[in-house]
Amino acid sequence: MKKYEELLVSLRKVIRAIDIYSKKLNKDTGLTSPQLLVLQQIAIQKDVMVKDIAKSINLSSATVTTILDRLEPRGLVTRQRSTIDKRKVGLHVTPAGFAAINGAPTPLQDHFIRRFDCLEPWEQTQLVATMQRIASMMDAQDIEAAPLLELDTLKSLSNK
Amino acid sequence: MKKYEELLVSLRKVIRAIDIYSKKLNKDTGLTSPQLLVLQQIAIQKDVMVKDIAKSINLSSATVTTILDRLEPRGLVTRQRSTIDKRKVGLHVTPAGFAAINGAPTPLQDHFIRRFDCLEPWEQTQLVATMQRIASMMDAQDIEAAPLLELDTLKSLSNK
DNA sequence: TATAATTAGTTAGAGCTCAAACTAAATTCA
DNA sequence: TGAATTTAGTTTGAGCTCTAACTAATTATA
Repeated sequence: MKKYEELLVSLRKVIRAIDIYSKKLNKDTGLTSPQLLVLQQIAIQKDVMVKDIAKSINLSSATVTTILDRLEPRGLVTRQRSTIDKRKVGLHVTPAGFAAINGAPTPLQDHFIRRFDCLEPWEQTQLVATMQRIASMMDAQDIEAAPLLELDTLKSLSNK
Repeated sequence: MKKYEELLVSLRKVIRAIDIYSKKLNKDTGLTSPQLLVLQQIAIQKDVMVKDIAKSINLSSATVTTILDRLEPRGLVTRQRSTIDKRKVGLHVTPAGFAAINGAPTPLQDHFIRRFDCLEPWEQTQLVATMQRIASMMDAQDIEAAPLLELDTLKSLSNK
């Protein structure tokens, strides 16, 4: 078995663990991890647009829209079209939304966080750094890792 | 921002990158990553059951069933109920299925693999080990990483 | 042997996710 | 100003994924 295949296997395990936890969370609190994340982000970044939320938690706008479609009718969040720029939609957490945030645990398995907290600081840093590295290696947009050629490609595209 | 939150962010990036690649793969070859993975596993492990496939690529049986529901009508795979134990379903890749496997790229982004291959062997090992470690830290079932306390909990549960 | 428990697989129901197509609005530039 | 482009957000369509409930078959046990 190739090394990158082993990597893929453990990656799939992680993805699955996260998904299963999200479903458990939903059963316990009525909110899935993505819903909780969206809610938290709206609460933190006052008066944001859909696009900002999408970017900050790495989802497409379409996905954020569908998540909002579930949060809004439950009265956890409000959508309000901007009057200055009518394309934009301002998002706000309602009091009920804040209550939901406060009542919910973290959007990541708590036993993971407990174990993570037990590690030495340098080990934690190392884990995060490795994860970020894998993320950047997977990102097709990541110019840093594939510089000159891609820039030329961009130029030639913009000329046509 | 807490360290585990940074970890979660890069994890989300990776999950998203994998998903986007799967969709691109589907457009290019007509097979998504999970479909390709299932197909490959059936090809490798001759005469397997649904359950084996589910376990080997970390999916629930229900998910494998739905993936098979897409592969079978396209003639890439056959399902055949065992006559000895009629609960079991034997899976086989058809010639068309093998052709699809041979025509498809890896189920992980090729630019990632290219970058991964450029790393020193020890670096590759380190990446894989870290990923496996995170996977095991997230796994609620993983006794190894949280020994005594959890064992006691199990005991007290089984006594009630 | 007959009932109970387990096992394999499927179905139902719901949420997440994306790309592509679409609507409406704002901006650019000719 | 008016047409072309860009931007924000939504809708559409499709696949993935899970749990829970279900069916059918096998195994265990009383």
